[in-house]
Amino acid sequence: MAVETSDKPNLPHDFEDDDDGPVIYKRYSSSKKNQSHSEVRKSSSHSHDGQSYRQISNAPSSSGQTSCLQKGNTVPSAKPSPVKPSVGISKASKSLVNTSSTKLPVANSKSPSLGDRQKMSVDIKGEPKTIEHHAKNFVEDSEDDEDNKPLSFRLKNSNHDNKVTSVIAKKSSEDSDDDVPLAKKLYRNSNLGTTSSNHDDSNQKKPISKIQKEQKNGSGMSNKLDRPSPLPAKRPLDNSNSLHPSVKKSKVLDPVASIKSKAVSVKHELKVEDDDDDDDIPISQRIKKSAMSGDKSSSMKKVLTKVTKVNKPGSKPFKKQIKKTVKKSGSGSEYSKSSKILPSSGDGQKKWTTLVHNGVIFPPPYQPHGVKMLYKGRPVDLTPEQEEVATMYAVMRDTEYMQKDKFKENFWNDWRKLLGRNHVIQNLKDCDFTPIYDWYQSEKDKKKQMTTEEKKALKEEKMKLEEKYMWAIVDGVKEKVGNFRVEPPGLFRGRGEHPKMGKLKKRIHPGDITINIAKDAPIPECPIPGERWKEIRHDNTVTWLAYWSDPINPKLFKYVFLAASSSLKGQSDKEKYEKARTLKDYIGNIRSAYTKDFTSKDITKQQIAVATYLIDKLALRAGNEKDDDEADTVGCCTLKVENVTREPPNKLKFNFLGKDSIKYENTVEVELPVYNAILKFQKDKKPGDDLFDKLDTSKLNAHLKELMPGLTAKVFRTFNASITLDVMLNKETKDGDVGEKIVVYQHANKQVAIICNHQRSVSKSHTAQMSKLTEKIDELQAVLKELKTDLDRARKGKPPSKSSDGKRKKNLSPEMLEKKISQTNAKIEKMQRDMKTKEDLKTVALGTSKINYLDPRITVAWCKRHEVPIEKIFNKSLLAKFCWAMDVDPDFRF
DNA sequence: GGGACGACTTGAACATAGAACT
DNA sequence: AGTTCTATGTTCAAGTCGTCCC
Repeated sequence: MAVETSDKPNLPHDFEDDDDGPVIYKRYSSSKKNQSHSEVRKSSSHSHDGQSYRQISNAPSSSGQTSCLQKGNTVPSAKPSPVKPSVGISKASKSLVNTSSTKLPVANSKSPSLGDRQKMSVDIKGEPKTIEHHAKNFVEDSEDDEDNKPLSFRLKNSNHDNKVTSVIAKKSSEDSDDDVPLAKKLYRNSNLGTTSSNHDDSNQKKPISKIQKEQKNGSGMSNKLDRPSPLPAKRPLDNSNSLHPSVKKSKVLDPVASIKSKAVSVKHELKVEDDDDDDDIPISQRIKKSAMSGDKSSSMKKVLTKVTKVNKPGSKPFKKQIKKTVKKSGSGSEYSKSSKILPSSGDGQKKWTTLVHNGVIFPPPYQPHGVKMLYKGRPVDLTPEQEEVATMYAVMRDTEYMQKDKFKENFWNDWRKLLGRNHVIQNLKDCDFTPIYDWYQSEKDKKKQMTTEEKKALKEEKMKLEEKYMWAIVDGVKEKVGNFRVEPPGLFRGRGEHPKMGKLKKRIHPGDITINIAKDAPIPECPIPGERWKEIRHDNTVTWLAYWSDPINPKLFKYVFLAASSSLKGQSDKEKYEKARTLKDYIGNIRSAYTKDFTSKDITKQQIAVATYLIDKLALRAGNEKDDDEADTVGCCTLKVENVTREPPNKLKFNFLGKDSIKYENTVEVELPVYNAILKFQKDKKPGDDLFDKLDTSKLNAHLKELMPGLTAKVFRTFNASITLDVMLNKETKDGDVGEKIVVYQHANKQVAIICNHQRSVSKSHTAQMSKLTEKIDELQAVLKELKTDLDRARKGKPPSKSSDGKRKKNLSPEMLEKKISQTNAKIEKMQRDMKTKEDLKTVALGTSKINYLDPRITVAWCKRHEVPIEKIFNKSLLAKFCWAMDVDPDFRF
């Protein structure tokens, strides 16, 4: 290898320039007072608990989301934009503080406000329509377009439009939501305002296929037309000298990277007008062509079209051909020479051309504390290794794991190996870890007691240590690394009833780690003297920077990837949503097809049909097979007979543990053929048998791919989530102030979370908080009562009554008292509303869907149409993650 | 066609900073 | 100014799905 090690291109320095990033991403280190936040939650347990070596978490996301900046370019111009788009983001984020601002993070140096941008895009199209006009059109469109609504959403309307056969059961019980599963809540809510969902409307039930209107309507068309431009080209780093003045010029980068990045910018120029209409170009040339464009982000539609064409019977070899070429030369020794003619393949084989980074950072070595635990009441001497593991256990005292025998058993087995057979400690029962636990608590307290300055200093020190690992340069662009910290040793915290919980997760050493980096980039210096990396690879078909074997399950790997804000992640995110959008064009046929197969004589077909129906309707996950050494959870294909209970005449009650051992409980009304099919699948089986015994995810997905290129089970989840948001937003947004619009958004967001069963555990202080609120409301009620009495008295010219503590109150005029009364009333109302929201959302997690399932363009476009500042919906990191979506046309509909 | 492997996304819990409240 | 609450950021477990190989 022509690679020189370490001594030089100290990326750290290259990267270090804090000011390089957009100002706004800096966390302004607060000179705030003590952050002694309450320890209501017995945090103890986690992470750095007891693992004193573990760093105080969180590298502040300080300096810039560099890549995003580049990505912000709205319209690929012939020349790389001289302006760092980050500026736009900067402003947007700043406006988080100045909330009045409506700036969107955009490429433009002018960073136009949302309103401006709306106008801009409209002007470009030469259609000076007003926002309202657009919005109106869309509402109309959406109302006409049943196919484009999620099944569940359509169900909701079924009672009045008679179009849907299956109706989700409305929970009849009283309104205490506490024990109501999320999914149920949705359906309950969904039925609000409709007549009851009793099934005497059976005559209204028609197969879904019949519900479907014409496959496409105006909205669909406009979607295609309005499809946003491909991911904007990135601005290579070495252009930074032409940055916006507010952003400091980046320091000299690795020369290799610089050179390459120039090449990249040229590529972008070439690419701009390349509208990919190359179906009639010979494959070999297409390959070359795509290799030329550093940007593989041609819209998914195109990819799909190609795949469709290519993938049709007999044409499979195309993909393989590309793959082989890549494999041979891409990771072969001639990489740098051959890279120019390497296929980047529309399929995205080649993920990068240059990749430079500093590797990973390790947790500091264990510092023995010397506190002795007790065995049968007596202090025991432990070696540092033994003590380290004992400490891991000791600090978990307040967690639920301590109630689990499996956890203790696994811990004991691993710890015992460290103790050795003849150790004085012979069983866990006689161990008393209290001294270590106490020591740990006092350490925590000490940390809490530190002054702001001390904390700040500590943070800065850590920052200094980590800065160089935080960034990578991918194709000449500085990108944030996601997880550059190697996981510290600890006790495995599997979720649910994980058979391996409590096992020792051993320390990872450089010798466990494989680094992936460009061939001509300097190999990261191994941060632990005397040790070395396990392996160096130069594989540009993958995006990981490093990996090691999971110590708990050596079959699995732990990867270091770029952060969510990176261009690579952004691209695949966009492709994900484009694929889901494509499903919209197919969903009508897919639904008719599976409806037809509900009664198929071919049992496999029938099972596929029912499974697809459930995935579509309930947003279930695919459900891969699991090993015995994992928690026993299921998804659609792995549902057991016992997970589904039939409730005549046509309801199914689902009850199972899904991903992360989260309970899924939902009773739904289904079409009769589905009900009967389930009856058939359950017949003559034991409770623990597979419901879909002829099915697994690969068969299911293979079938789905026949219906739509690239379709898999998880696409339905994305599709249903996004379309639900889109439809709800457009149906429910009314004129009004921003606050009201945000409520609409949150409501839609909540429905999506419920569909996806995104739960969170009720905060430990929830009850306390609620009773506190109740108390306050009671107090206010009392005040109100008193005020009313005083008002009466004042009107009669009497002095106010004595206050509860016997003191005399000020004499107030009736007007004054009336004002106070209305103020108090408002206060009470607000508190009651807050309480309701709090209670309502105590088990619903809104964030997950926002991050993973809702096409950000829906949100951005909606914000533009309704003049809601995007920062009201997306926080700083979401803005960075979704920077690729910011220039979407206000007309965009999912 | 089925299992193993590999790469990547999704997910809840936890930690923390800063805002809001008293 | 101290305390509590909330939003955001971090962590790492647990999914999905494509590909390879037999």
